Amino acid sequence: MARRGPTNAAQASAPTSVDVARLAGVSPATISLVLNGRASKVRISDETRDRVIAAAAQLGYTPNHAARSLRQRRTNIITFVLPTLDNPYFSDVVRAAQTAAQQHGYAVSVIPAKTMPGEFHALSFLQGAAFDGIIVAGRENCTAAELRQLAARGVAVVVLQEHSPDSAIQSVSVDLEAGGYMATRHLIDLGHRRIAHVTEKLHEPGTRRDRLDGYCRALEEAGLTFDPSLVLTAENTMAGGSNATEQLLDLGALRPTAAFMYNDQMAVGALHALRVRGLRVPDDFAVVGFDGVAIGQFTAPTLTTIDHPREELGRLAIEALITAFEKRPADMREHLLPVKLVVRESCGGGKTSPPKARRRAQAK
Amino acid sequence: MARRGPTNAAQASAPTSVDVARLAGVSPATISLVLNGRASKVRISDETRDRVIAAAAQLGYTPNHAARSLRQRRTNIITFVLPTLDNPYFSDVVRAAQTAAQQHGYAVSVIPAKTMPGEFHALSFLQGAAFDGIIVAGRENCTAAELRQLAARGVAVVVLQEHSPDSAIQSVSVDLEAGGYMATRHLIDLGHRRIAHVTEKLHEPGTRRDRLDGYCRALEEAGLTFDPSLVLTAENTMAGGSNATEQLLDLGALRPTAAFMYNDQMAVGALHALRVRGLRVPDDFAVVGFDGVAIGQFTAPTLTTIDHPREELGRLAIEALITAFEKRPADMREHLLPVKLVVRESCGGGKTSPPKARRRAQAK
DNA sequence: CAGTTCTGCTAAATCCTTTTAGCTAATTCG
DNA sequence: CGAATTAGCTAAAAGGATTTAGCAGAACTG
Repeated sequence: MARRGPTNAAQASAPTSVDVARLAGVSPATISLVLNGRASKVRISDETRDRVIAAAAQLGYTPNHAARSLRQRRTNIITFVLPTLDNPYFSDVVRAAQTAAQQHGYAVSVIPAKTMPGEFHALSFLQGAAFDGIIVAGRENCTAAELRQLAARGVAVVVLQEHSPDSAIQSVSVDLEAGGYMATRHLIDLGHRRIAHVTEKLHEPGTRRDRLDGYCRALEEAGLTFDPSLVLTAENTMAGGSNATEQLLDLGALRPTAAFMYNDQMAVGALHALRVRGLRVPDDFAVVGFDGVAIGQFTAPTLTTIDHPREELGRLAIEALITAFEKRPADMREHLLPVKLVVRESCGGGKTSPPKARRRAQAK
Repeated sequence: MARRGPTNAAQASAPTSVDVARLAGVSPATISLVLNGRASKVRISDETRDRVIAAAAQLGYTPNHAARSLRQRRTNIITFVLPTLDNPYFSDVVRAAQTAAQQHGYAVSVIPAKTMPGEFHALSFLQGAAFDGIIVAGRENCTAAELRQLAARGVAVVVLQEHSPDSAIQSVSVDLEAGGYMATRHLIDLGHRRIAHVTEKLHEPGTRRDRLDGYCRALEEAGLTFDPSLVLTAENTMAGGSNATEQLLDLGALRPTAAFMYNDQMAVGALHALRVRGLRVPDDFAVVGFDGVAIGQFTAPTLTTIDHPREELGRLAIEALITAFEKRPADMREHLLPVKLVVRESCGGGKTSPPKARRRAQAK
């Protein structure tokens, strides 16, 4: 009822536990005990409990986040660092992570770090540590040293799709190498001999086993020689995939008959470039994507791709974080999830259009 | 050098301002003054300043976020509440918002609220107010009352694409109604008479002037009667757009010859459904999307759409928030940004394939 | 009835930084 | 030279919730 100051009715400031305590006729300590269900440690009568709850409800009381975090030395927030928001891949991963996190009492917030202008290295924001743990996808934004520093400070860190840079850091990945192998092998089985691979960027050696490794393994296994001119680097967007594909088509006689693209997004770009150039897919040129996101089911033609267990990835990342919070020794430092080939139309070979595909794939 | 406790070297905990103060031989107050550049208020000698900076660097000191927030009553974090992460539309908006926010010293974090399982209404997380301001896109997650409550607590609120629910809340939108009009008018101009509109959901009356309003206005202006059977509601995904389009195609003799889709995502689904049914676009059926996101340039055929000033939207949202922080009276409570028609292939009428389009559009 | 055990609650410390009044020593002024 | 500034820094309070030792009274116990 009674406001703090006498005259400043306009000053709308959030009620504190002291306000609730006063209204309920108890001490602030009791407010905390009741509202956090600390009944196991300290006894509170039902009557008092009800009174506190009613008072809190009446005032619309919510504990001050900063104060609570300060005292508890934890925020109950997990931050998911993504390169950008424009990759639907992470939508599924984050959704699953949220579900898992919530079950453990954590909220998930997302930071698209690559879009940060200027010198933003996750670090600057991260060091403030307005969160208890962090899941890093897309290491462009933090060096291994930065991550180690965070971990050393007591922030739990999990990296996605890369090798762990530190013994205190767990990693959760899908088997990119196997995916690369499956995609390339699929094209080889369909008769392709000159197969391009468009990737995002050549990662630092040792940080991960990537699509490219699987691509090479498949070629080697089939007795095909690796041709560096067929491996391109492009921006990870539809436009990037389109541009890279144009470059491939400009190779003339040495032009490949198929491309294994870094992800579905870039594969969509590839399909576009091929259409613009008047090439039929899969008859004149085959395309395999990577990730298995929704768009692949809606392109013309639909996209053969390597599907990832994205939900599992998000769930595991959270679980790895939780074990780190609890200082439990992780049963595994690196989690590796399997991928699977999903055959649709863009390579032929699927159920949808079996006849022409195999024949033409060899052409050229 | 010297650690806190004698034996617990393993206990890695972040250094505090007291640690830095001790090392630099000054008081914690000085640490704060130096590191925050409060030189204007309190004088610190250059020598001391350098010593403090060196000490902070040596220990890798970063102020504790919770303590700072508690004292300053602000977090310097702005939260962007999105329905989901799988809509590329927001990628551009958030990127621009980040840039703008950073210039004012704020960091932006994103919460995909619709993906929150269970009873998550932004509120539960939001009330903790681990942020100073919030931009809400996709009101599914917060009722007007909840937003008002937040605003009353002193959290600055900006809503996107809806009318402001409260005088203390600014809104920033693009002119959805005009967009709906332009899209529909474009189809009418191309000769279409039975034009469908697939939307996400029929919003609460009064919360916004939406695409549907523009659609109706264009029909009316052209003397066409509104046919409720041509207005469908579907899930805001490619699959949703595809399903809705199938329903439209099942209308038999009453089948429309064109569809104006809620957004580009759903339009991609529509193109897919049409292809599956063997209809040619734009010859047999025309499609207009909405939003102007990248995918529209890469579909087959490419997508005619209503382009939004997404960067402007993000930037303005932040600016509205900043004025709210500073308690400046907003010069405008509702900002409305213009949209524009981008003609590509999916309706004909563009530069790419002008001849057939107009002729066939009338067919049936 | 004195002693013990519960019950139910509170006082006070703590988390870490920021902020402001004010102190001390050095400098300047008249 | 004493008084008034000024420079340079610090002490201490504040911010709001959580946590733990412990108090006061009620209920038992022998």
